[in-house]
Amino acid sequence: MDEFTATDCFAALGHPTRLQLFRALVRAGDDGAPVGILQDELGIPASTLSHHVQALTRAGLAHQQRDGRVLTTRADYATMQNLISFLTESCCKGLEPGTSTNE
Amino acid sequence: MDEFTATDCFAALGHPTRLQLFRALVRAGDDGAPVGILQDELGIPASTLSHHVQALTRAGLAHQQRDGRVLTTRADYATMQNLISFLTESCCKGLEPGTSTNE
DNA sequence: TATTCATTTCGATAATACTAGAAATATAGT
DNA sequence: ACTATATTTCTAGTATTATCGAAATGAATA
Repeated sequence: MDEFTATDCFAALGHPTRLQLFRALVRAGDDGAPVGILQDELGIPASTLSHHVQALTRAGLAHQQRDGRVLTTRADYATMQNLISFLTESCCKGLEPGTSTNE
Repeated sequence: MDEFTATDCFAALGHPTRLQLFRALVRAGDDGAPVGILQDELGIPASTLSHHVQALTRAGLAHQQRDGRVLTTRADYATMQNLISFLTESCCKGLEPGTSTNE
């Protein structure tokens, strides 16, 4: 993952509602969740939610798939893994053995 | 790490200049880097850089320590590790065995 | 204590993002 | 075709964030 994509991902996750939303998608697992359910879960207007879902989608952290009238949204685990790898590399390059703060 | 702190961290990293800045700090390692060096590295005005350094600091991703006239900025690896753990947990809760995209 | 150096804070402007109601689109059922 | 449902796009108002020159601060040096 390049720095630009990582920036987009971080920006997407750097908003309370969107982070909640993303975590709700992760909890929903491979089945994903219809926008309506997410709306109930987060308690925000549909148009606002739609805006946030798109922000996650643009960053590659989620995908939408139409199933009849329902638009199912799913978290993109591959992007997530890449983001974690990016973070780990960005972090650990500076960590010499013994200076680590990990358990 | 709670969701609020994580949001702050993501928001802090979700800006091109700040992500560059953070990575520069990680490269600098335990010695950290004076603001002036970072300014040369990033090529932006001092006041703008100062603003961004503070954003990272507020999120707990960096610290500043005065050494005479020089303010040394260092990445906070503990926060970074916590953020990675948060991401990993947020991600993997939804991952059943076999659905993982990891290597 | 005047000067220089490193950096921040101030202040003002420009740009971007957030929010949400209303209207539009897409689909399914009657 | 008409109606209901699910969701998006439009639109506009508000709020937050970014930028950077200028002035201020804090610390070393002459």
